Amino acid sequence: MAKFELFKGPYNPQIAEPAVLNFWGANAFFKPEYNAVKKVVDSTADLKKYLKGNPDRRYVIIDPPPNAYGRPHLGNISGYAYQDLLGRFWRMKGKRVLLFPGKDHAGIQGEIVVLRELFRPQGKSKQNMSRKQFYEETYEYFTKTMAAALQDEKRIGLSADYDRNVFTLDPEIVDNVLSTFVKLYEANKVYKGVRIVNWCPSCKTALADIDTKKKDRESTMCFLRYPLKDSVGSLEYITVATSRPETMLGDTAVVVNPDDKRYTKLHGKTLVLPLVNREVPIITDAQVDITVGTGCLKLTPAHAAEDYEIMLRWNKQHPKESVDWINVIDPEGNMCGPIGKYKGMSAEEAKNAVLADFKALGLYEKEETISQHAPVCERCETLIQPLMSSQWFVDVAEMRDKGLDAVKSGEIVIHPKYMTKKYNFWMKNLRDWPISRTLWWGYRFPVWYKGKLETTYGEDGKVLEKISGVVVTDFADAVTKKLAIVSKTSPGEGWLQDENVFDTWFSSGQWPYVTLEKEGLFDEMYPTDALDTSYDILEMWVSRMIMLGLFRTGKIPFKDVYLHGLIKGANGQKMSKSKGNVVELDDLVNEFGADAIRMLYIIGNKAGASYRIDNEKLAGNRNFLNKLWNASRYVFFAAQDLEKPWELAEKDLPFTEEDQKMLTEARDMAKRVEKKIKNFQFGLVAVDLVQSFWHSFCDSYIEQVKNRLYTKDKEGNPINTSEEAIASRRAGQWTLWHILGIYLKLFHPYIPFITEYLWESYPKSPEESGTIMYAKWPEEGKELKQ
RNA sequence: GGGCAGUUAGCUCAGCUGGUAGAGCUCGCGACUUACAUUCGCGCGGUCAUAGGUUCGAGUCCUAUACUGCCCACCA
Repeated sequence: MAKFELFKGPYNPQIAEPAVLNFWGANAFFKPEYNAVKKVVDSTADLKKYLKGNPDRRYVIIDPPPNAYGRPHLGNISGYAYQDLLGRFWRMKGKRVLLFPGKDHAGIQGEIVVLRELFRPQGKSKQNMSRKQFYEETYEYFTKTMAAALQDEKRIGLSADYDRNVFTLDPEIVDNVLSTFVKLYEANKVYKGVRIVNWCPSCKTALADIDTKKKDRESTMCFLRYPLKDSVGSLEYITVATSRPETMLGDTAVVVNPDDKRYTKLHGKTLVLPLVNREVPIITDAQVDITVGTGCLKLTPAHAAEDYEIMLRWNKQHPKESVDWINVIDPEGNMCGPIGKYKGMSAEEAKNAVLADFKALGLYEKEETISQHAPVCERCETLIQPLMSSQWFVDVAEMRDKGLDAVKSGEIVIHPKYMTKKYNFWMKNLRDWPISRTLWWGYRFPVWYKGKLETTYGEDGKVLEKISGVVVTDFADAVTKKLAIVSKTSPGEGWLQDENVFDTWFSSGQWPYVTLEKEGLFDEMYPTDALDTSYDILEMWVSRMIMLGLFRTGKIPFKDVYLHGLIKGANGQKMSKSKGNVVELDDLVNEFGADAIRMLYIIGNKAGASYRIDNEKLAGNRNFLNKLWNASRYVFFAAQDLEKPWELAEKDLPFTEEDQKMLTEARDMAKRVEKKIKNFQFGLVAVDLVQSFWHSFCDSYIEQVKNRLYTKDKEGNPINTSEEAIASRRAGQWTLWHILGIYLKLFHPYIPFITEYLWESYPKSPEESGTIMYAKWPEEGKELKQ
């Protein structure tokens, strides 16, 4: 047992917190194997035996894995506070608790970071090193940075089982994630095909919709005239508007609204696309807005997602008049396809050339400056170029419906409730999920080709794939021709592995079960009890875990989802380096201590609500901790001559009204705190808990009871010497002792350091736990035998 | 354009299933009381965004409106 000194003066977390960390670190309290009854560490086999068939005996949270390459930010760390609060509470309720820590390789972002931080300073790039070398050096680098990230988790008091810290690219995890892909493939839920994708020209990879964001920008709207092949009455051309004139080279139709009276007589007519002299039809789609622009939409299915959708819809309804797509911009950002002299130009050059040529032909009507929300890459903020590409997709239809049902039925509960609507909305509108990324850092696809796979953008504007020179129409065709296979290991000599890696969310989406399976705890600990994360990754991460969890295990991954708010800077704005309002954990810890920061994270906050780092609040929290410190020291001192208080029977003590009132209040607090933690409303009840301790217990009760505790007056004369006074004094001492115990326990999930530190000096029976982590939560009728 | 939150004391926010407004900070006054000045006591301060409605009674329910924030989106 450590020895914690009750030092004089104000509470100093710089002394107490490191001492407590050492104490915890020297014991196995954070492990679910820790047996608090016998005070030994059970074997994992014994733990599993104990839990088998008794899911109520454990409480499991898989901690969201932060990026492995750096230190977690204050938002990640706030999550640890919530997860830890739940873990500590249930531990005190007698459950075997596992808080499972991990680290994420962070896909695109991870690759960007190592290229910039690790390789560029050494003069290395993907051009001058092998993929193997890149992977190995990055892995080694991440192994080092990961250790630093772990320090912060520990420092904030997260009682996670650090022996089990798992990395997303640990071999066992990789194998399991790959197995999921294979199973999806076997179940016909993953396919490779040429579809329109969000292409990031900088990262040179496809992105899912959710991996993009919108950015405001100024743009020029150009109004272009497309001549009719045969004039209709006096009408010789129609006008279309576009902010990307170069894409007109890939137009395959012009669309009008079927109800637009102005264009009724043009339905089915033909236009001659200028510059390339290609004939394109005028088709209809209800999605075209009559009020926007000219009411005529140029259709470029290969370079605009909505155009692609219109094309699919039209073709489904009009198979005989079907419209095709022509890809005119390749992944390098150069013009390609059947476009004559523009071929080979950059998109920017082509834009200028197209405009000049329209002007020369007298077909340029006018231009307007507009502001628009353009999609950009979430990570590097480069403007997204939609284009046709051969990528792997997950067919989400069935998984999506099951995921919706799991929440609708109440099997999974989202806190706050209103976020359920956000989840439902997103899930209902979910399209097939592109999971291939053209990166080196991540899980390489378990897909093999018999020889070299070549993808080219042909003269006809089509994406052409060849394996060993043999043209394949799609992956299924390649499999039929025995040129491709899905396999976790190489099928043999001459087979080359797919270059793509999985979207990082494809692996994080499997986190709950791959982690537990790695530890051999899946049967006993899945589904997990709760998930805590910030609400902004509800769609990206939570929904994927639900879908993949249901697919792979047939069970939900967790029962409750607690979505915490985002941390803002002192000015109330989002914390970011460019705004200069980033606060470092070290500074806060040094000034206020981890407990005060945890209070800021938790107390007074509720699910989904964002809040800011507020030094005034932190100072208030520090003051509270000092209050708790001094009140405890006072109780220890005032009750020091009360021997073995735990052996005194409550019914034998002559309580005064003030004693009873205080006992009632503390016990009511215990009930309320328990109820609110179970409801995931631990933040608001904590305000009352602080109030109750500070004002009822400290300011009122202690001040009242003091008079009964004095044995000498100011002059040093003996007082309170009657038998009644002595008995009353004992009742007061016992009440102080008893109630402090309740509060220390109630506060422990919130502020674990100071409560652990004080707990050592707290007079307790030999049966009581030496660490407050395993002290019994105060319960009706049971809390008397502390 | 659609959706979701929010609009309560000077500031930051609580007010759960409806019954005549609360906390912290700030501010003013007072107190060196044998745990604590990182303290204690007292006090100032709100027609609960606006307009209607339901109700015996509404920050609390309903309907509009106006702002603020966030998310989504196909203005070519």
